[in-house]
Amino acid sequence: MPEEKKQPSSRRKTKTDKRALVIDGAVKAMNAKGLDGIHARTLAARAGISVGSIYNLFSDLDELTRIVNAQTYDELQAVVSGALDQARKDKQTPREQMLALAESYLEYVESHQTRWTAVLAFNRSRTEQPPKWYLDKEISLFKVIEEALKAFPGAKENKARQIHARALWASVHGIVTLAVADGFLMQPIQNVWEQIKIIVNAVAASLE
Amino acid sequence: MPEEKKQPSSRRKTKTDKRALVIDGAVKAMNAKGLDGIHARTLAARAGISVGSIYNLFSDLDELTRIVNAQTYDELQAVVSGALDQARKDKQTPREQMLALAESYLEYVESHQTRWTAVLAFNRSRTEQPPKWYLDKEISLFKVIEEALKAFPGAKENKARQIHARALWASVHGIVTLAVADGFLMQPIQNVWEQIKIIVNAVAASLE
DNA sequence: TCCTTTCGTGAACATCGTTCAAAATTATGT
DNA sequence: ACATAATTTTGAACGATGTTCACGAAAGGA
Repeated sequence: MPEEKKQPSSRRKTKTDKRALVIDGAVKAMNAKGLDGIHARTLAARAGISVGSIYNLFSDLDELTRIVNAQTYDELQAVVSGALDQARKDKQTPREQMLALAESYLEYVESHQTRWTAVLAFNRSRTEQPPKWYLDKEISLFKVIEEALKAFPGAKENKARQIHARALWASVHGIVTLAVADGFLMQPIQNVWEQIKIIVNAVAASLE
Repeated sequence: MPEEKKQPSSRRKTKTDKRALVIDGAVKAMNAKGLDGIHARTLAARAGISVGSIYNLFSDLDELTRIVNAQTYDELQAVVSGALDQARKDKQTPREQMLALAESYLEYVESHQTRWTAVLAFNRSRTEQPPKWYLDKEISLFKVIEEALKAFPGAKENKARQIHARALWASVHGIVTLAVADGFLMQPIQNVWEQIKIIVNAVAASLE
C-alpha cells in the first residue's frame, strides 16, 4: 500500500523556488552560449547553491537541459500555431496558410539561432531514447502542420495526411536547419525562404 | 626565403603509417560506438602508441574526427553518384533519376546509421567554422543533385537550378535525418521512402 | 525537547582533452 | 665510427568536466 507523500509546505516551496532559479539561469546561459553554457558548477554558483544541490534538484544535467529545451519547444509551438490561427482568421488559402506556417518557423529559428541549434545539437548527442514528455514536444509541433493540411482537398484521408505532414515538416526543417548550421552565411535568409516556397508550393499544388 | 623541408625517408614513412593506423582504429571505433568511441587514450592504446603521440600525428581530436568523417562523406559520395550514373545508363527519366538518387542516399544512411549520425552530431557540436576541405565534402555531395537537375526542362537557368538543388537536397536530408534520429522506430523505412517520393515527385512535377 | 527525516554541502572520484619536459630515437657532420 | 644536433615519443601532470556520497545542518512531528 503506497503511502501518500506528505508535502511540507514551507520546504517544498523553497525547493521549487530553487529549481526555478536554476532553470532560469540555465535558460540565460543557453541563450548566451548554447550547450556550452550548461555546467553544474557554473549554474550552481549563479543560483547561489552548491554543486551537489544541482543533483538534488535534477537527476542530472541532461534532465535540466531537457527542461530548458522544452521551454524553447513551447515558445516555438506558440509562435507557429499562432501564425496558423492568424492565417485562418485572414481567410487565407490553404496554401497561404502553409506558407505562413513555414515562414513563422523560419523567422523564429533565425532570431533564436543559439537556442535552437542547442536543442538540435543536444537531441543528436544523446543516443538513448528521450522521455515521453520530451518527445511529445516535438510531436505537437508536427501536429500543427497536420492540422493545416486538413484544409487541402487532396489530404482528406488520415494516413495520407500524416505522411504528407511528416514530409513537409521534415523538409522545411531540413532546409532551415542546413541554413542555420552555417549561420545563414552561405545561404542568406532570402535564399532559404525561396527554397521553402519551392517545396511548399510544389506539395500544395499536388494536393489542390 | 623558406627552405625546403627535407623529408627523411624512413621516418616519414613510419609517421604516415602510424597516422593511417590511428585513423583505421578511429574508423572502427566510430562504426562501433559513434562519436563516443573517439578517445585519445583508447585510440592510442589500440594503435600501440602513447597518448601524447596522438597529438604529434593530429592537432587535436577534432582533426582526427574530421578525417574519419571525410571518409564517410567520400563513401556516401561514391554511392550516390554511382546511383546517378546507373540511372542515366538505364535511360531513366529525369524524375526517375532523382528518385534513384534519393533512394541511394536513404539506403546508405539506413545501413550506416551509427557512422552517419556521428557525422551529423559532430558537425552540430562544433560551433567554429570547419576547414574548407571539410566543407567541400558536403558541397560535392550537393553538386550531384544539381547535376541530376540539369535533365529537367524547368531547371535550365543556373540560379534557379541551384536553389532547387539546395531545396531538394535539404528536404531529403531532413526526412532521412529525422527518421534516423529515432532509429527508424517511429518511422519505418517504408514511410520514409513514401515521404521522399512525395517531395521529389512534387518538385519534379513543377519542373516538367 | 528529542528523534526522525530531509536537504545542503563540498571534498573526492573518475574521466576527459591537452600540454610539456625529459628520454629515446634518428639524422647529420666530421 | 663517433659526436652532436634535430626530431619524435613518452607518460606524468594539469585543468575541467559530471557525478557521488558521507557528514552536518535544518526542519517536521511527537
